[in-house]
Amino acid sequence: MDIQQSVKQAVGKLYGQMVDDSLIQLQKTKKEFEGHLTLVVFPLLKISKKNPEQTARELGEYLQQNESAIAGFNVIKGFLNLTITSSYWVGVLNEITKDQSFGKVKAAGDAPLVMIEYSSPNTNKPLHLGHIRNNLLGYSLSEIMKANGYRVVKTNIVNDRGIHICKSMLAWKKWGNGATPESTGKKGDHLIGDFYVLFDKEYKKELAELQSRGLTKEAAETQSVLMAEARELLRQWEAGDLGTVSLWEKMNSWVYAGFDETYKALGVDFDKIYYESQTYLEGKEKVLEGLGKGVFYKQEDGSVWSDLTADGLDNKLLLRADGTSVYMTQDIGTAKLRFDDYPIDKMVYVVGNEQNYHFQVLSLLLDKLGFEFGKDLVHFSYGMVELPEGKMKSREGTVVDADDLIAEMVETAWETSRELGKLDGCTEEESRKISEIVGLGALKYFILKVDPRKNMVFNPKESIDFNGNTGPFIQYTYARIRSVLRKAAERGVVLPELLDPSLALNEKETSLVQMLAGFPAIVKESAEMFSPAIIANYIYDLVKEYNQFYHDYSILGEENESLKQFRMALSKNIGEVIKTGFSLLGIDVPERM
RNA sequence: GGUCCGGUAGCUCAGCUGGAUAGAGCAACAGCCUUCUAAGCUGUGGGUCUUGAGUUCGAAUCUCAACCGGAUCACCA
Repeated sequence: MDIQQSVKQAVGKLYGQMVDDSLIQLQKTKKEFEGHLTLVVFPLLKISKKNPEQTARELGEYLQQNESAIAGFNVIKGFLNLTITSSYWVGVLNEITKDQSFGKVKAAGDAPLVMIEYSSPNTNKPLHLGHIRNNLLGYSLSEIMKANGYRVVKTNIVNDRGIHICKSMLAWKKWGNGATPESTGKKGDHLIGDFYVLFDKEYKKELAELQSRGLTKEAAETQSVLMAEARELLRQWEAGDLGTVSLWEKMNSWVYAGFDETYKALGVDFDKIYYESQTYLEGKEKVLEGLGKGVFYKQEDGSVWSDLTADGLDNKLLLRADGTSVYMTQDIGTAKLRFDDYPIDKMVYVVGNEQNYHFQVLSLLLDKLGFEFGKDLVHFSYGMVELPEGKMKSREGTVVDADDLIAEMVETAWETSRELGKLDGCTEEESRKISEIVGLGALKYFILKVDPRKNMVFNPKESIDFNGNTGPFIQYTYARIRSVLRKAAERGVVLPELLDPSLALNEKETSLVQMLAGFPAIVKESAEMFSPAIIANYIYDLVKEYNQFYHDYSILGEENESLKQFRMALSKNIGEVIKTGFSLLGIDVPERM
């Protein structure tokens, strides 16, 4: 069954030495050569003490005689190309067909518990393109971890307090005229975002006016009445002033309703949501505890710091002179709360790479404070999303709004489908459903296929292109497979439990089975590398190859009955892998399109 | 300046635990719908894998250095 083991045994028999698995380098044979699997013999030369060609030939001959799955071989330079029998491949396909959850490992009750934090929005602005990348990566990673047998808790920490919210609140009080999402018809998060922008505009106006009276920029900032009022609101909020708190609650509830809509459209969700307003006071205690243990030190003004110079970093502030906490302190507190709530084995933070330093420091600090998980917390760091014109700048109004983008993708999917006549004969509801699946599939795939670590360029025009390496291309292939299977069922063609092993398969067919068989390894690698892109690109390769096959060979029209069954089973399994793979990416797949 | 990350076709990206002649898509050009969905398929052109050294049977891949780009080094979160 396992070719790798057979080769290992062959080496042992021929050269009298059991070698480590790492020396048995088996890979898929390149298209231009004959064979299915290629053994690179260079690493074995030390043991065989013969030249590459001779070693390869000896191994090839031995394998052909002693391993029934090996039908033949050829040697080119130091490469031993092995041809595997058709019956072996049919057997592999049969195994795949039997395995209901092919590519997935079931989570056991005692499997490691992974908490994944993602999304983490501010409540003063709607979600934008950068958040989309974050949400898609976080959700997808969660699904991939689950598929690898981990227990997963998806969490979101909402930054619902601070001066930024107070700015929106102030603008609403001053100029809002009691506006609500209902009265304005705006989505709650957009409404609040608009007031935030309004504050900023008025604040800038005020600054300009002060500066025109001869004040320096700094002086103008300290004398600003608007900023002082915003700070006053924050003080009132922290003091628990009833009116302020209830306004804050009201406005936040609008924002949450808006976020929920966006999350729903994106298909992401959370198991546990933390709010910073409830956690921001935590952490102080831990810091003081560390101070007591001598892990941290106090400056003359009373502020508390950590000296990280021994780790090659700077000094880091943890408590201000007035005793209030900073971002880092809050994250320590949040970590503590989470570990109180769940027996977490591994903590993953999905946060942009601009915070690499923050998480480097957090990891060290948690470790110093005696948290076991500190050292191996994972910062799943991803690159920024840029536009063809450059970075998104809120000041220049070049931020791509998440809701707008989603709506645009769905709308374009609908128009394109209609133009191609794909929606003929569909009900209104079906058309809408398909457009949603396709539009969002295009968006999600476009973002997830890129290596998360890299900055990426999001070209709105290209993202709506449904040709080439895109989600819709893959969805389209899936829909066609489903169509073939529907037609087969209509004609009464039945797929047997087991396929006939005496079939003679062509190169394309064996190659497809071979690719299929590699799926579980891809899912594993994807989790280890923290990269949904690995799955995305694998699915694309598979689909690309299948499309060529689909074009060249008939499935339902095939006259050889067992070959027809084989091709149907092959198609069905490829469809299943597309579906499973896409579900790990959080992308739906349509029955028809 | 310190630290971290990136640099592959005109553009967007794969390939990176070292393996054979570096791959896709887009864009350009030429073909293919009486046959299971043409959102498809086939072909052509397009490369000093930023540069230079090193490691070795072999380097886009590993090491070092340089160059370019980005992030970060806040009593913002």
